Amino acid sequence: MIDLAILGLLTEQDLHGYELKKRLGELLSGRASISFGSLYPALARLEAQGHVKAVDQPTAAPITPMTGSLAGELSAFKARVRESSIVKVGGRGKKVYGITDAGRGRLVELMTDPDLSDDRAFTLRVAFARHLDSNPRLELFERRRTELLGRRDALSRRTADRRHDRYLGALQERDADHLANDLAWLDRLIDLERTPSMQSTEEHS
Amino acid sequence: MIDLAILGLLTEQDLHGYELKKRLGELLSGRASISFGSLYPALARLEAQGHVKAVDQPTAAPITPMTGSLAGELSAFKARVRESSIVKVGGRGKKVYGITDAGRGRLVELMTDPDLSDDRAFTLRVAFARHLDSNPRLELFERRRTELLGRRDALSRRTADRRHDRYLGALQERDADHLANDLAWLDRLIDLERTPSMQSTEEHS
DNA sequence: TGTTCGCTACATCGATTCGATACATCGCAA
DNA sequence: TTGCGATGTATCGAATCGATGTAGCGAACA
Repeated sequence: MIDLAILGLLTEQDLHGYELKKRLGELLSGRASISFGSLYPALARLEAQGHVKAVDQPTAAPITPMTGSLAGELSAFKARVRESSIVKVGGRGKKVYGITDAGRGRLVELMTDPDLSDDRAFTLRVAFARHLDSNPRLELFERRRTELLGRRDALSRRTADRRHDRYLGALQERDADHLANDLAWLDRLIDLERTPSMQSTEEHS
Repeated sequence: MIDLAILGLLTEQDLHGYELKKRLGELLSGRASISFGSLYPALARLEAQGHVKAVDQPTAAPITPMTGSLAGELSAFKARVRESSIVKVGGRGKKVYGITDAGRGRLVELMTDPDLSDDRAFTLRVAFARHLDSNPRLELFERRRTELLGRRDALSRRTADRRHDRYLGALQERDADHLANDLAWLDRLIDLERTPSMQSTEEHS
């Protein structure tokens, strides 16, 4: 779900397409990046639906606009733009997108979608979990836990009838390890969520 | 790469579309199944390329073909077909596919493809690893190991500059665990491959 | 000075894949 | 016999990918 990725990122900061792609690549640790061939159509779709809209200035630090149009003034303006925000965002390129109220609503929908079978989508939801209230967040984790338990059962049931070769067996072993790993990890997250210590989740620094 | 999945499965037994989908679902433990919308076009493509071809009988047990065309004869034929092999394969449905020599060549190409970045494709290659010679198989594992080491480095480098929130951090932790897990698993596989004990990999059965 | 290179940025192309759906046939049970 | 669920092939539109094409810009270098 590319919409989830886009809306989640735009919740934190207005961005243009290229930056979106880069951020997402970092967020998901290299793998599971998105391609331009899906990004730009998705942005157009979201804009048509009113979930995002093009803005002319990055929100981070409003830049004093150009007054004249002389060459010297121009380059000074560019320099101001370039250094205005922590990372360069919408330097010269066009089309900086921001999220709308409708988009924020849509994001909540996507975050609380009952389908937990898509691993990539779940990863994205965790990445944006701070935008979720404590309650649905906890529910997200617990429903994911149920999903993983189901997979583990299915896997162990499949392991029963084995006339596999060595490599099939190794794959199942790897799956089981991953599953156990993820479950332990989820349990840790759930515990952290339940203990009311440190409610300040270093809110949007 | 759906071609890899199809050719790999057909190497072991002639199958029709529906069976292919089921087998693949089992093979990959539920997740990562393929859809009909990609399966049938892929089969048509592979047939056009000469990598698979439609066969009229499942290989398992050749069935005496129909001689007449009377209704009684027909149902008897169907019954014979249905009970001819261990699992029902091509029961009444048409289009049982088998792999060709060209297809086998293509499979080797896909199995030894240098791109190890696609996790799904790598999993499939391991699942069909028994069809590979010992040498390219070992190489497959070792190149995958290099790939994973690269990811781990990238990840730890990214962990350095952290102003993440709690959930981002948790995701990175999970990735690191998975990576360590996979590397240990791969090392075990490589060790097994290197020790010349038990060269009989319970060949095709 | 200008020229070349690489990065940023937007955009589109064809091919692949997905998810849904349609439409038959079969086996089985109410 | 009727109706339902599993089997089976097939196609549709939408989503996505990977490749490629464009430009502008800054830095390096002759």
